[in-house]
Amino acid sequence: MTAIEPKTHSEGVYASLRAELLGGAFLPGSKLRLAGIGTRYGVSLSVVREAMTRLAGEGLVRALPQRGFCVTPLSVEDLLDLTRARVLIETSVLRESIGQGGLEWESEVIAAHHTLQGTPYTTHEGHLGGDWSVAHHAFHRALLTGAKSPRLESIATELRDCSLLYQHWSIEIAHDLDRDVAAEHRNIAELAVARDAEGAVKALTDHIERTTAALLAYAESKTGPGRAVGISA
Amino acid sequence: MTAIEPKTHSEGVYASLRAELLGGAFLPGSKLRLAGIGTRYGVSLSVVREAMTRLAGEGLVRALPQRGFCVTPLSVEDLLDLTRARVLIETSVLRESIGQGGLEWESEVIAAHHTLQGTPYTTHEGHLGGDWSVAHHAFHRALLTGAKSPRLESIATELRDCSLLYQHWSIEIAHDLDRDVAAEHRNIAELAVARDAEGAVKALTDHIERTTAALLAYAESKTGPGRAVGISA
DNA sequence: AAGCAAGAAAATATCGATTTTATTTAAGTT
DNA sequence: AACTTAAATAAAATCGATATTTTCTTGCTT
Repeated sequence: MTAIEPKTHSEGVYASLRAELLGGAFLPGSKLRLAGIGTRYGVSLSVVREAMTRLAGEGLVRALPQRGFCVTPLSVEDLLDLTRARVLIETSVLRESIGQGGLEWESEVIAAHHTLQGTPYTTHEGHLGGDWSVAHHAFHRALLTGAKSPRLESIATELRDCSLLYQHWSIEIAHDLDRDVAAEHRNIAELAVARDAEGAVKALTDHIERTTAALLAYAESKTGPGRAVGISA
Repeated sequence: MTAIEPKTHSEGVYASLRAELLGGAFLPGSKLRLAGIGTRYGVSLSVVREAMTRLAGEGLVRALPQRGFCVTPLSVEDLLDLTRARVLIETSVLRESIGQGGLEWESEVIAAHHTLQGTPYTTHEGHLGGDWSVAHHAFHRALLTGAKSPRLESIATELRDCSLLYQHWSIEIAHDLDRDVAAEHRNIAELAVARDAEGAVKALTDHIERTTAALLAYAESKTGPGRAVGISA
């Protein structure tokens, strides 16, 4: 009874599908057949369709009129745009957070960082495992809660989730960054709590851009410089 | 044959409903009965439901599990948050736009401003008419196109659309601001094209906050200071 | 052999009906 | 009279089936 029973069928499929998507269970750009998914979850097309529509609104899948849905195709161009948007928005919100956050916010950041730092980084068949991802997500969210702006927080979260789709281009990337990442997180947390806004912003910017750089390097090594990248592995 | 025939039924209902919502055709917080809307548009529940789901993703309506959908309820609290988010994001994107926009961007801004300035401000029974709204939307969009960031542009647009829901709290507000608004737009356009980033940002900030201030003043006059505001007139 | 056209197959979008859940109404109890 | 409970009503969520549209296949033409 620990798990939350979703109020509606559609909600459940939406959540499951979302988790699969963010976990890298589908290839970017691949077609999502409604009937197959419906059968797999034991529900009708209507509920799959509703879940898909919601996911499309978040940018995790794309709706192709009269042609169903596909996982959002990835491209270097979009990755660059996404990174730019994330840096701009997450840093702005972090500044606000540092400026306005109180003691409770500090505590939240420290707690979230402690949890993250103590959670082992595991992968299941190349896909990010649950625990670390959850802790990572919570940490980044905690950084922004001081701003006390539900709108900005959810925009930042949505962009971060979108960028998760890119993380699965390569398993190696995740591993390469493992050590750096822990230090980066600690750095961000310390600067934020110390109210060093510009320092924290710089650290967060580097954190975001470093992952993108690694992804770009990997993409280029696979497809050659300047090429659009379709699908992983 | 000038109008675009939507590829799918759902798309059409979505667009129509969206226009109605932004035009202030429904009272904020009011319930949207699926059956009624389906009958009105001559379509099945499925397509209304899909349209609603999309609108919920944009924040124009709210999904209440097992209880259908309602127009997003408005509150002073959310208006303040929304305004803050808009100022933060629109100004950031405007800065980028001014920094990166080329001659073509300048021309677009000037053209959009000219169109806006030459479009009469009409209201149909207290609701914003089509032409001016379209021109206004196009102007604000043009300001941001120089940034060449589809993501940031669409986020800014989405927030601006949300704030349109608030514009219908009072007919008078629209009228009161009429004269100022034209000057404000001219001011923003001139500063942007003159590459005065900080000046343009300041002008845009004032522009956004002025409307909010008027709305808050109206809201308070109707419901008393410090109270949450539910529904208009 | 390559390109095109017609037909078959598959998948989507939409519908109408059923099931489930919420809301209202009415009756019975304290 | 207020409160609770139970039935009736209304609405939403889901389903299974139909109608369209796209995609694939096959055969024909150049």
